[in-house]
Amino acid sequence: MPNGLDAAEMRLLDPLVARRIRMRKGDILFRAGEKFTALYAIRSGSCKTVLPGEDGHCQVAGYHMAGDVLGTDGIAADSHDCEAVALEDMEVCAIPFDRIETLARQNAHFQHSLTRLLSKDIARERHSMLMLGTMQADQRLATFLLDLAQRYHERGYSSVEFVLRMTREEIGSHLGLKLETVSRLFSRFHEEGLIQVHGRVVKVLDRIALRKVVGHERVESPGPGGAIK
Amino acid sequence: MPNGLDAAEMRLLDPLVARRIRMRKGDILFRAGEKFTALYAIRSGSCKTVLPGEDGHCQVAGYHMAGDVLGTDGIAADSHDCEAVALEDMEVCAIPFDRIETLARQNAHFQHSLTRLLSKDIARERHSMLMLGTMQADQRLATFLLDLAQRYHERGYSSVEFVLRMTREEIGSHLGLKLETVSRLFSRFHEEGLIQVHGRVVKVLDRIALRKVVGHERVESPGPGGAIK
DNA sequence: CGCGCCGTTGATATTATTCAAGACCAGTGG
DNA sequence: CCACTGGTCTTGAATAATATCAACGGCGCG
Repeated sequence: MPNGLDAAEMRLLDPLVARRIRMRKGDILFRAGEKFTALYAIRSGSCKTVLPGEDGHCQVAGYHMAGDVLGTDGIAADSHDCEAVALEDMEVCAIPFDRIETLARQNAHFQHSLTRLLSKDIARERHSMLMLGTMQADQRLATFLLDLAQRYHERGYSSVEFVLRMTREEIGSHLGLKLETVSRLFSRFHEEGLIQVHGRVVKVLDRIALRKVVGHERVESPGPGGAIK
Repeated sequence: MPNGLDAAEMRLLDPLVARRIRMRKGDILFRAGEKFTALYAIRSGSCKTVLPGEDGHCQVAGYHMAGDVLGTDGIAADSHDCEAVALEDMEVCAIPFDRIETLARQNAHFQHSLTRLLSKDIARERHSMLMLGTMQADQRLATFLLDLAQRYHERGYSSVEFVLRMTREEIGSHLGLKLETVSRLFSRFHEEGLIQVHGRVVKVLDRIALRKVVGHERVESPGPGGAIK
């Protein structure tokens, strides 16, 4: 399992699973505001998490696939602050959180894995923040594609050719861009020979160049440095 | 304590504190890449966390004050992924993480508080993401000011008048804006009678109007909706 | 005093959004 | 089978938002 838990921990976790949930494309695993009771491990398929703004505006907070664990945002307020929606048919395990906590108290190694899982989410969100805060549109899309490729690779799928499960609008929302901008960038990357795009099928032709797009910021601007003295 | 831990838990935590650290403005509590060993509770003062991009670009990831707990990002990789820099003289408690985990195994209530603390960080980062991804410059600054006011209020300080401890550049970095844009917005809010600004001293004159700035997005655009069917 | 950051403001450039039109594609019903 | 339909995607032109460049004022500190 690529995300957080190792094989031994998965075995420990197995008896805790309360139920397996089968979902069809578009089904909702949990809604924002719903009471938090369990974490959800994705067995197959993929989904998005959508964060509702106070005024009706929404943003796609993340894209999740097999092996990922969902619902960690709900622990603090005891209610979920985002909504999880299946992007394709999906199978999910619900693991009641009280059982997880009990197990964590009994098994130090598992406990550490749990905190690591949460911490990983923090780091991931941070990374998204950095992307949204400092990168331009093309850098964001390149980052997104490389991240996807990486995650498919970790799961044993091709990191070169894959199918996007999100619409241009959803990708845009995730990256803080409008769907037209995303579309234009796909076209540009295609023209420049970085990728090949047919609708939602993407083939990475030049991974190195994609990385260069990410890194090749306007050279100046050292950013707000560290120490003052 | 406004952030995560209640009085009883603080008492529990007290004997775990390995050392108290006094810091002067500009001092660094921990650096990115440094080995993770402890969480840090701020007793007084404030600091920023700075996230270094791969290419030398940096972003201010957060602003932290008395009662906040720092360092949660480091658990996953066992090394910090950001740098904490004092914005003024500061007093901090270092609490070795292995002791925290031990205590969590012994005390279910404390354990839950710990996971809640981590989850809270996740939610906070999410909120920042939403801000950076969907809001315009003026909405971001208004959000920032209201958040500050709220946090000062929680700590027993005035939520109306307070001193910014960050430069315009640091604020801009945190909000994904350039310092000039931040400066202009301060001026605009001032002109519009929302706030009063003298350098870093800010007085909130019309909290309601500030909220309206945050909420008053361009009316259309329902955002990427939930279920498909 | 004078130097170095910090902050403000204006003019200009750039980037991304908005508005608009049409193409593509899959599913549906005649 | 084909026309129709709704959703998605692409592309262009105009516009708005923000960044960039540049100049200057102010404040604190040595």
